[in-house]
Amino acid sequence: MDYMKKISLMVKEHRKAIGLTQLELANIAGVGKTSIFDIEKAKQSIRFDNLVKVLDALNIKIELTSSYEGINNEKA
Amino acid sequence: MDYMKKISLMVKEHRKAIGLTQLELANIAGVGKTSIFDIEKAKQSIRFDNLVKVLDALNIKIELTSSYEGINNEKA
DNA sequence: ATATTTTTACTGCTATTGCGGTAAAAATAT
DNA sequence: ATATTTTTACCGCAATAGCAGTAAAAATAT
Repeated sequence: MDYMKKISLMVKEHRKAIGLTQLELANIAGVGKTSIFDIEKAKQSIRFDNLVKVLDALNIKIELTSSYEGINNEKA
Repeated sequence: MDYMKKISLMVKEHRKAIGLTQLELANIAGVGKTSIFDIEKAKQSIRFDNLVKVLDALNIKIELTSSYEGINNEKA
């Protein structure tokens, strides 16, 4: 239920698996070091675009699923 | 690649499917009406917690997938 | 057509995020 | 053990997100 908790764990694991420090990841993703720290600390109110930058840098994809099957889940 | 575009479409569709106005959804989700408008306009820099509130209200789930299989994708 | 509802857009305003810099705490080395 | 690296945590400061209120534009009704 707490997405940031999940994200926090994934980011931390992936970052370490690749062998990057928080500062290095920040530079690669193009965000400030504080953002990496906040994400790994599961801060809820982070900005979405910064989060996406970091996830992109780590090759983590976001998927959305609607419980009641909507019209478009897949790309056209 | 542009997550907010996808999210924008899904939110708009689900909201209308349920039969809510932007203002009604805002009140249900517990955010300002401007946030609904911004999301449906695919604004990138929205706050993550507000986005989650809206997705929750619409029963849309977020899933994270790591391309190179990491250690934890599933709940423990 | 006109009337009503909804969406889009803008305007102050406040609150907070994101930033680099710095420094202490913690972890990892030698 | 001490030295080095990394993480955590704080500090101003600038930039901006979020909010309600308002109004015009667009859509939907009658």
